[in-house]
Amino acid sequence: MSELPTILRIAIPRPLYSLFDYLYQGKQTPQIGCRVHVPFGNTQITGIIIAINSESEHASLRPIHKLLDEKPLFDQSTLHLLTWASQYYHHPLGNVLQNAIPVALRGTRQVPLNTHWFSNDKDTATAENNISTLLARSPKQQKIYRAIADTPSGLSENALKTRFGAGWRSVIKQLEKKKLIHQQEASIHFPTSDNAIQRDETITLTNEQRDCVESIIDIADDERPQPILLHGVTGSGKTEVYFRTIEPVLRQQKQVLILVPEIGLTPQLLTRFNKRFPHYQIGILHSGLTMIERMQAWLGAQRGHTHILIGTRSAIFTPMPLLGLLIIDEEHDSSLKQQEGFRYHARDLAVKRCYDLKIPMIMGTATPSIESLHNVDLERYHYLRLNKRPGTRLQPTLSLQDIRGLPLQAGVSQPLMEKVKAHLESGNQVMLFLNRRGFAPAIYCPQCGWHAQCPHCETNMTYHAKKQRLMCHHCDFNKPIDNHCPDCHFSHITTKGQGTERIENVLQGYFPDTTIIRIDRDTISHKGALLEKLAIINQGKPALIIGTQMLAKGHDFPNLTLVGILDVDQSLFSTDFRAQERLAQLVIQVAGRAGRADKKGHVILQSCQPEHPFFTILFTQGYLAIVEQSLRERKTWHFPPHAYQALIRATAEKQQHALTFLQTLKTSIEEHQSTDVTFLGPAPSVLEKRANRYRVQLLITAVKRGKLHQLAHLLVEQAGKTKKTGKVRWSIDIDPIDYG
DNA sequence: AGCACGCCGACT
DNA sequence: GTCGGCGTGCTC
Repeated sequence: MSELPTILRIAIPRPLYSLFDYLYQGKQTPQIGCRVHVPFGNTQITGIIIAINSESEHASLRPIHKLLDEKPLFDQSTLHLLTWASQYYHHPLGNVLQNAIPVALRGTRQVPLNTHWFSNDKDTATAENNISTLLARSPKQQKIYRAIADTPSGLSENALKTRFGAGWRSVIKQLEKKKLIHQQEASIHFPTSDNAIQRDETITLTNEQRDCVESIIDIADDERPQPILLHGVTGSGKTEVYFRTIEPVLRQQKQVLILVPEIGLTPQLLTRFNKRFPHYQIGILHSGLTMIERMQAWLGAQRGHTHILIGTRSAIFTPMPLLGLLIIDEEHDSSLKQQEGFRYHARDLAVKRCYDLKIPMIMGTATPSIESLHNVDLERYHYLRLNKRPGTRLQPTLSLQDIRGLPLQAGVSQPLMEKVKAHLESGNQVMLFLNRRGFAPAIYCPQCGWHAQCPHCETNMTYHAKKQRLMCHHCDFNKPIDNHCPDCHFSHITTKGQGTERIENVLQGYFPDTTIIRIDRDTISHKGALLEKLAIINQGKPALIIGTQMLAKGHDFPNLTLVGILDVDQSLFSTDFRAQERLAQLVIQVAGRAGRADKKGHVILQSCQPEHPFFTILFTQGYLAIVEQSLRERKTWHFPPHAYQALIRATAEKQQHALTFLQTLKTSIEEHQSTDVTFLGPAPSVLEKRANRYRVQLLITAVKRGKLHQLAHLLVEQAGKTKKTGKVRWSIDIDPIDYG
């Protein structure tokens, strides 16, 4: 009798929709969720074990190279989420999994040992004694030893490094030599002392806050807690509500995951968490970390040592064995959706994750997304509202500046300019929004008609005055330019339109003594630049702040009393049906940041269409009325969220190749078309050509989610088989929000 | 994706 | 003749 073979089913990080079977002959027991190094074609690759069987459909199997992990990287429940995501977004499982692994562990790197440093003395009295005798003359050793002795769960090398900086290792070596500390396998530990949570007792909850906290804690006790949409105006104390709901979760020895927008991961938020939960391990995951730091933060959460994990979009995939609460801050923020490759929406995956785990989830925002409010209407989400600002902060005013027939200075009308002047002169800060960086979005020759076009994209090049260059905002092409036309050499070529750089220039001329701070992708090149500029703003001195929408996210400005939004009309007449919703969100978000207790804030929108119903509805009935109206319209037109969409994109060097591909694809599933499905396209994208590739798309809208899913599945299957002449590349986007 | 294989045009 | 372009198929 021969033993049954061990066959591992592996997900390979390649755009392949099937799994691969391998033979396992090693001694160590393989587990689902572990990495394996395997031969693949004529290279080697790291994959993840998805199943362990004793037989295979495949006749000849190759043996795996090496089992890389003793313990799984992914637990069953995280693996289930990832598998679900792979199916929902029609993205290959191997690629989905690779997306979820920290870059440092995507190869064959060993997972670092999970040891902490512990004090050799069990009671604190002996430890104190040792400090005063043995370490009397070494203050640095004292400090580190005391930190270790004070932490019953021990300290990881990572924690030592962050707390004591470079040089920690030599100190540790000396302490070890003196037999004061030792290293051992860390175990999960939750602080239990009373001072582990530090409430600011000077803060008393408003009635609204108390009601919200009570409701959330009630819902958390349900067998299957419903996701909660916390609609709280800016400054209504959402963070305090988060804190109060986090507290009982930590006391029950459960982990908390918090997702924040990329830009929102400000030091202030971290400071608040550290202050409130001083004895809990707080992990951070964001793009500013090194590969190793990311891996450490990920492993901390994965091993259950990190109690609170705060991260951006991709943190939704972090395995957390004791997850008990998930919070999404700024739920409406578009950065929660990945816009390339694996196009997932972290909020939607969070809902799925919490549903599976039967744990509560809070989505907080001042401007809920239309999708989430629709889910409230359908009673899928529980709706909670925070209307009042604690204290006496005055409600800002919203008003309209009719700019028909008015001369504009760099896009700013005279009446608005007067107001800017008045606010600056009374010692306040003013903010101007324009969603266009650079000096001018177009440049042309008035003599011969030449205009600057990107040679690689179907778009105008933007003139950047300071750099004296033409820049393409869609690819990395740029070139120097002076005043002369490259074609006819006429010496006065002309710019057209406004960008943030021009506004800065022109307004500096008007207000020569005012500090002007410009915040856009050109002035925020390196990571510290934004923080530096915010620090200047936070000094509260009179200043004029000019920026793109990146300025609107999550920052609080102390002395801001006037906000002008200059390019409102672009959103009103955009082809994108979500543009109005985004504009409403921008207005409400910036309004929330203007004004203080003693100073009223003002938000002014410049428009050529003052009678547009958008303004009356937003100003008199508020944000929710805009959403309700939008929902009604979308119901009539069968747009999301009243219908479901998938967008198939194709690119090629020749437009015809991309078109033919999508047309063939569409034809191949014609028999599955029905009355509750509509196809739009294939047609060129709004930006027809980008970086020398033509872009074509096919939009599918279905009344039923199931039908969309079925069609998407067929399409992906067909796309693999469809002949691709001319290097056609394609991708599918489920629930698209960007149609560009 | 990445790589090999194989089929045609245009060069030393 | 053969070098290399691209289209095609395969990876357990």
